[in-house]
Amino acid sequence: MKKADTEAREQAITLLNEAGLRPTRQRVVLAQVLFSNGDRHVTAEQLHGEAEADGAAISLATVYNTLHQFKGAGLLREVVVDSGRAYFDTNTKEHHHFYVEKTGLLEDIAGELISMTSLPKLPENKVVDRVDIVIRLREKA
Amino acid sequence: MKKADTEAREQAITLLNEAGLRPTRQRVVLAQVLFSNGDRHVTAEQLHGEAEADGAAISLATVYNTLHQFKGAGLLREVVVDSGRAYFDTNTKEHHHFYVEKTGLLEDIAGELISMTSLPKLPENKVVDRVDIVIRLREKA
DNA sequence: AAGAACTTTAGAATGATTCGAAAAATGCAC
DNA sequence: GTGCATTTTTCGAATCATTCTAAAGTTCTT
Ligand SMILES: [Mn+2]
Ligand SMILES: [Mn+2]
Ligand SMILES: [Zn+2]
Ligand SMILES: [Zn+2]
Repeated sequence: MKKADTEAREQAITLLNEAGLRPTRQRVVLAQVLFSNGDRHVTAEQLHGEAEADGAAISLATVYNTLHQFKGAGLLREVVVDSGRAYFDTNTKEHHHFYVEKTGLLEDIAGELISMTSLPKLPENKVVDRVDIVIRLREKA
Repeated sequence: MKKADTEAREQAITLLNEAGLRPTRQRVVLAQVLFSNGDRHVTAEQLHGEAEADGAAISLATVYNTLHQFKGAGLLREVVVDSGRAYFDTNTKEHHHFYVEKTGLLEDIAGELISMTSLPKLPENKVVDRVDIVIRLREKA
């Protein structure tokens, strides 16, 4: 076990403690995979695969549970770009996305790079929870 | 059978002909339900229910087939606001959406009401297919 | 009417996600 | 530390939306 691993592990544990989540074996592994490599977008299936590749046996049900708990704790957000598969995003700052349907490529657009001129009037008794902009791309002709 | 029904039916048939789709019994019914009541957003399940309520027995598989055909012909577009359920939109003009997750409410925002200040630079060899803006709302505190 | 092409259909299959209930791990009180 | 209450994990079954398959039915052209 290298020093770097131990460090990442401790960071993951700190993160979980601060979020009020018990640092169980599987949560620590998933937090490590998710948060020690910069911003990323993953599906449950992908994350499960990575944890497995890391030598950690975690059930897919636990991966789903954990993703939802992390989301609830504000460590992750969900990105909706495809009806049929849920992406989770480690970047919780305000930002938007490029999406290439054919390849599944999902890439961040910094929040400041886009802004809207005006907001239309909202339906009665509602407030804005969040504005999601998805720029759908395709291969250049 | 009233005159209005006959008229809506003929319009539906014309629409299908112009789109190069054979006006089969089930396509005519679905086109009528979809296009003779102003802009709307439906799921396959909803549309199937409405057709049934109209006295037309159509299999759910056919509803799915038809929605995809209509989409392919440019009569419908798909709106992605929820990973898990596909919405089809009879409004094919450029526009955006308000979405209330809790209730499933999906409402149009006219295209002109929103505009972006600038577009960030795109990934290599890609062009914009479409820009989708979803303003997610929740009940006012 | 006949044949070719296209469409519908039921039901099985798939894929993503959730559920239920039992087993395991964890945190606290003694 | 031990014991107990609480939380978490896990497997497998269940669910839900959607797609597939192959057979049966319809439509269009001649
Ligand atoms: Mn979810
Ligand atoms: Mn689709
Ligand atoms: Zn992102
Ligand atoms: Zn719309």
